[in-house]
Amino acid sequence: METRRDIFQAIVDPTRRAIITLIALQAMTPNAIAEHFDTTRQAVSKHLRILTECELVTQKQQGREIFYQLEIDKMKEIDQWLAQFREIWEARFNQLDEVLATLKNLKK
Amino acid sequence: METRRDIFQAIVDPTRRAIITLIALQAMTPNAIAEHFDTTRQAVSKHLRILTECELVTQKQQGREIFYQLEIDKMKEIDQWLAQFREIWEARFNQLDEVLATLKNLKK
DNA sequence: TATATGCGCAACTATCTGGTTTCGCAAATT
DNA sequence: AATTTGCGAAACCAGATAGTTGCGCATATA
Repeated sequence: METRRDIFQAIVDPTRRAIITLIALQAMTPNAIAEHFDTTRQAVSKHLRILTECELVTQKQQGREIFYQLEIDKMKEIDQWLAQFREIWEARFNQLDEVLATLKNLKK
Repeated sequence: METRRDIFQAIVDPTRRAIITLIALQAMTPNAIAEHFDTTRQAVSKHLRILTECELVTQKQQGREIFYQLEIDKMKEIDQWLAQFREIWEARFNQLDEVLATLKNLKK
C-alpha cells in the first residue's frame, strides 16, 4: 500500500473532519481543540501532524502556544475531483429537461 | 475506532477511486475491472464489497456475470459536506469583491 | 455429462492506523 | 531559580486494511 499522504487520507477520519470544521473559521491551539473531543491532546497533535503533512493546515507559533489554521484552498482539491461526477449529474439533469420539453411539445 | 462504513472510507483508497471513475458511465464485471489494474479479481471483489456496503455501488446479475454500477447520487454526500467550505470560499470572494469596489470608488 | 468460466467467501499475512503513556524541551509564571 | 504550562516526539499496542491463495458453487460451453 502507498504510504503517501493525500487529501482523502486527511478527511477519512471523523475526528479529523471535525477538527477541520472546528478551525475553519479561526486558528486554534492543540489544547483548545482537544477540549472539544473525548481524547488526549497528544492524539489531537497526531491528527494535526497528518493534516500538516497533507498541507491542509499551517501553524504559527505565539509564545509557547501554537495556533493551527486551516488552509481552506486545499479543500478545493476534493471539489476538483468531484467535478467529473458533477458533470454526470448535470448531464442527466439536462436529459430530464429534454424529456420534459418533449412531453410538453407532444401535448400541444 | 469505528468500523462503520461511510462514503469517506470508500474514497480513501486510490484503487477504489479509480474503480468509481471507471464504472461511472457504464456498469462492469469484476473481471473487466480487474483488467485495468495490477491486482487480482479477488482484490477487486473486496473493493466492490466495500463500495456496496457504502451504498455507492449496486449489482445486477446477468447469467453468471455480475455487473457493478455506480450509484452516482451517493457522491452528492461528499458534495454536501464540502458545502460548508464552499460558503467560506464564496464569502472571501465577496470580501475581495468589496475591496475592489472600494478601491474603484476611491479613484473616482 | 464433463469441463470452462465467473464469481464470492474464508483463511492468512504484512503493513497501516489511531490511540495511549512517558519523556524532554521551551516559554510563562511564581 | 523553581515550578507550571504547552507542546512534539518516541515507544508501544490493539484493531483495521489491502493484498494473497485456495476453495466451492452456479452458469455456460464442449
